[in-house]
Amino acid sequence: MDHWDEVRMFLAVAEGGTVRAAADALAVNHATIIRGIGRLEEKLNTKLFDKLPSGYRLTDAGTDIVELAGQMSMASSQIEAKIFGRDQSVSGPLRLTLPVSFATDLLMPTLVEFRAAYPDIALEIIGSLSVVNLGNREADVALRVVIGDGTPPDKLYGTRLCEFHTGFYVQRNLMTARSTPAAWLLGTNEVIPSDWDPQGGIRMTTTPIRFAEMRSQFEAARAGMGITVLPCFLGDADPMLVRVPGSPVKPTGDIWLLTHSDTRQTKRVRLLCDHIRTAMQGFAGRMAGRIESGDSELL
Amino acid sequence: MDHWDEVRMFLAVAEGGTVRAAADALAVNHATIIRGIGRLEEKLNTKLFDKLPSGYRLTDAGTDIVELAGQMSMASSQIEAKIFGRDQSVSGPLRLTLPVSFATDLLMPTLVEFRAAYPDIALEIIGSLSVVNLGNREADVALRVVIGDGTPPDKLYGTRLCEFHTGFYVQRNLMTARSTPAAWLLGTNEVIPSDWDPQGGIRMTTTPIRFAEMRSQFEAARAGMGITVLPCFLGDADPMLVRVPGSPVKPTGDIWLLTHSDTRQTKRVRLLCDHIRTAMQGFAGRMAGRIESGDSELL
DNA sequence: AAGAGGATGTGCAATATCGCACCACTCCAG
DNA sequence: CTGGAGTGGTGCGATATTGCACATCCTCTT
Repeated sequence: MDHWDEVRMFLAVAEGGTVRAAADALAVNHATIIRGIGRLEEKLNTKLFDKLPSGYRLTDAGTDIVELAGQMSMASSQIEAKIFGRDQSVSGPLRLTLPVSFATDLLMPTLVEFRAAYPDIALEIIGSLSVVNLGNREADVALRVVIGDGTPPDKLYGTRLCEFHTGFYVQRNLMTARSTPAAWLLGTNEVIPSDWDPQGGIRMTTTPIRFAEMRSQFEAARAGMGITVLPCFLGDADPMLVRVPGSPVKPTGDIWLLTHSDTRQTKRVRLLCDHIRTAMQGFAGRMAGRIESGDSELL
Repeated sequence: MDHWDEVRMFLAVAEGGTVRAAADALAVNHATIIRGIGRLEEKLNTKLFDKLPSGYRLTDAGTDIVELAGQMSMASSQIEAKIFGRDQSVSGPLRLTLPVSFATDLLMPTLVEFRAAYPDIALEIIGSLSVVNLGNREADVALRVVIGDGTPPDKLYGTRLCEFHTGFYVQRNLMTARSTPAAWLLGTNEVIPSDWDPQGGIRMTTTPIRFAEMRSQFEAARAGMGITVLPCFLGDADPMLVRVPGSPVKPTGDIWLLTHSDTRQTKRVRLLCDHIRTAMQGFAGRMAGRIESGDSELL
């Protein structure tokens, strides 16, 4: 090993003048300093200090290298400062992953706000459903819908923000006509809901229509193609859509805010989490499918 | 303690790309590197490397501090150099780096002489072509072939010793037979010389043969495998080889003797440089490919 | 002169570090 | 698909480092 730690001891003694002062400065025992200096002198094969009764005094050789040792110390300090600065600065990269619909239809104003408040943070938004991103360190913060009461995976810290409800939605005009046949609009792997049958004039076709993307499914519902299951915050907010009368509003999970244990203490991450948490508190009613006062148009 | 040694490990891994390379470079066990990096990451509370199956790759944070770690390493090297430079005794370590062929086939008697004259100097001979060794203080004196008129890099002092010529060589018997097909014998990255075609009965095969090491290339030429470019001092000295008739002898650079500014004034370094310089003066003719009087056997 | 205080050294036990041998995994060629 | 060569990771005994307590020496004060 190359005795860099001993150089640090050397510098401490050179600056403090005595072994004890150096030991105090480095928060170690003074014996450690004595032996460290001994190892360094042996390795360099050179006396670095005159050991006087009043303390250690630099020899010529020691004087020659004290400035270089200072350069090492300077660089070391800058390393710590740089790492600390990375954590605490409100600039630099910050990756957020969340379901696409949350980004486009719910949190976009919130994110715009955040961007305006901290313009030096390079926010990167990754639309995805998989939790892997966090474990992979592909993202720093993740907003996820957790079914059941799942404990966050290893190394991840999570905060439960609010409930998440879904409902059955259909185009408003289709509802008033009361006679048009409608199709089930499903995602790729979804099955036709078996716990509820539409009534009140809606006649379902036997063949469902499947979509590879959530967005096209949503637009198909707005265009009057049929009935689909949507997050309440999406369906209730769209004037083209109404809940199917008699259909249930079901809790289908909770919204969690997940962070990686390594980065959750950095300022950037905390700022973003606080921002999202505050915003989501305001959205809790919409997320749970509760109709706000004044929005009585729906039922 | 402040983990300066761990910074050294970090730098070694950053430069080597893998834990094992770093372990080899620092001459420690690879487990030590893994734990050292672990301690450093824990101390800085930041991931410095992505641990991929193919090796360690720097994270953003790691990239931020690799240059500062380099500054520490630089300062550490200069400390060693400064201390070494104070040592005026004719004993102790002294490292010389030069191309392998120069050591084995030209300067070995000179070095034996030097060793006999100063038996207390622990001479270490490092066969290498890279100039980095000096700046890193992996060596104290370097003998190098400099293409063009390169000024020595920062902090290095250089003396131009003599010219350096190369020629085309082939086995003597192959030449007298005048009918045997021969191959181009090339180093790993060399290309077939386009400025000269062998004539006079030598028929070249289309497929060159490549060698990873200079030595095997040389021996292949001696065994009659084909034609190769060699330093004149090598080719002319070997009775098995002759220059290909009609082939040019080209100047391909100059021989420089390089020393580090901090150590060039020490007695050991000056003694070795003087010794080598004197010897190379006697070799100037051979280096330039000039045939000494009495050696008229060749042309 | 004697003692207090501050300095450098040192024996010994606790602790941390290291090296060896081994494991698991990935990649790639045969 | 299998074996070898590369990678990182880990348990355990050996080794080195550290911290504590104590010893020694010098100086200055009382």
